[in-house]
Amino acid sequence: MTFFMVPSEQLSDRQPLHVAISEQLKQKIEAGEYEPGSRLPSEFDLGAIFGVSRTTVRKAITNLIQQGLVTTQQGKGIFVTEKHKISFSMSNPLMYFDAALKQQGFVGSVQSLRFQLTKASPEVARKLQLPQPLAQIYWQEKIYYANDTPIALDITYYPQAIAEPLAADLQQGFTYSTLVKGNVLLNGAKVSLESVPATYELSEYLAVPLGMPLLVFNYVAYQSDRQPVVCGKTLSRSDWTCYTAEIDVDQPDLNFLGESR
Amino acid sequence: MTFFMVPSEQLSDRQPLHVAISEQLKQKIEAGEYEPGSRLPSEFDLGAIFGVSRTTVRKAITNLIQQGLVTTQQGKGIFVTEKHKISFSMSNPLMYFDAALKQQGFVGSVQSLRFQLTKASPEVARKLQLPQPLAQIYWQEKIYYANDTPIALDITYYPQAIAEPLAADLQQGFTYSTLVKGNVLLNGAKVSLESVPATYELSEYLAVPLGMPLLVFNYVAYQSDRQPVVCGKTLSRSDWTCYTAEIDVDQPDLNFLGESR
DNA sequence: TAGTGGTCTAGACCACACG
DNA sequence: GTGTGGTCTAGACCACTAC
Repeated sequence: MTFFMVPSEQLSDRQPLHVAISEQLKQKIEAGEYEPGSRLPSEFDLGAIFGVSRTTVRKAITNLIQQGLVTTQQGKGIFVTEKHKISFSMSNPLMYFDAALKQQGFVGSVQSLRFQLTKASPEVARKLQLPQPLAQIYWQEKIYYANDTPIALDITYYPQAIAEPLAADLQQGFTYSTLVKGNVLLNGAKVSLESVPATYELSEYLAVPLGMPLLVFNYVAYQSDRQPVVCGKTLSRSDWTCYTAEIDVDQPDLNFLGESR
Repeated sequence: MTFFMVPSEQLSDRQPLHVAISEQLKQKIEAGEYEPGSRLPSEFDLGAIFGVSRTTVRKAITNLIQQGLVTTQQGKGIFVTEKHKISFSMSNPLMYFDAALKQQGFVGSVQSLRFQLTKASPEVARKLQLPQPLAQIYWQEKIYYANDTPIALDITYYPQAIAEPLAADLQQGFTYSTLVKGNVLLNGAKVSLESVPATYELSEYLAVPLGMPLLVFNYVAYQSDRQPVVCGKTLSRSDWTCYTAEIDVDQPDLNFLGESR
């Protein structure tokens, strides 16, 4: 395990010291010289190894944190990130969070943060096609765990008529499973996927560093009569989750193509 | 526009100064007191305003950068991020990047970085169902622009028989449009979506800060005979892009449900 | 030339983990 | 207590932008 000091005149022209250091550590991590879960030398030691100040070492470590390669724990050290990935299918029943977890060898659980009646925001009222603009709805927030690691924050909005008969169950289980058990069948959904950096609030809920990518799964689920039953979003740790789908293009939309250059 | 100095004894117990400062600035940004595109006070001025050292101001600004709220430009200043979002449909023909751009009022263009024959990696050979494990394939990398802003890096692998007749066009246009114009029809695809933080390399291609979330759209596209035609991934800036889909659940998979708790 | 953000230093003190 | 990462300071110099 050898390191290369790079002060005064660097080889690669004008590359900052903290970049040279973090790239060198990154290479060692990706080569497996530091295994997932293992500890890096302390900031003090790294400063001595590379011959730089602690400030510069800390900047290099920050670079690695932002790339998701290491995490720090106060009083303990700097640890190489362990890799996990759970796939969720969008083609099949979409919100079988618990079934997908179990199928892939994880124990899923739920912590309810909030379940309360409130006024619908204009956006939620529109998505749930509520008659009055400020109708009462149920607002639920819960955290999904895989093997005791928080992996997702789910925010769900239910019409009153749907949530009240199932209130007790909804506060304990996964959304979709509970609805099906309550004979509320979902036959379709409009969804969108995007990604956002974790805010301070989200980073505390999901135990990730500030700014870590989170996948946002937005959904509005319908019954067979196109009546919206539930809408909301699931913000999941992108280092743990991934969404899959199978797409069939039976009839290529040639008009659409005609528009393109 | 008023600021609150918070040194020595902070109100909120034990909140670091840099967090207090970044949260206060965040609030002003989200309230619209600093409009998108406008400049914040300089680091020197912010230090004077809040009564802290420049190091602490820089840490606070870093917090905002990681949350995607501001970007910095050396010699110019700190600027509030402008919001854009382009939607791409996964249900309809999936790789109509250019049509989706045009439809949403953006001018799309492509810069080809690489188009070369190379040996297929084991993973690519498997996805393209190539007979020999190390068959020759075409490897293309290109950057997609929306109104001169780089928004995605696309990495595509083609079997030799597909790419060679269309080589000239493939190097100039969008993948899917070019294939269709070359009478290579795609009838389905297996896709997955995840998110990763930008590495130094990706942050340079896409002009984003280190660690910014990128959406990764992995795909293997098939012809009607299930023969893979193309595979690859599109890494797109999550501050510019979002994927949508409509899901139909005609026959809820009850066996699958039976497995869940 | 003046103003901006980027890099780097040396040093102090605090909060947390572990034995 | 010792060692770890977290916070914060004061100050220096550099690189880039704009006038």
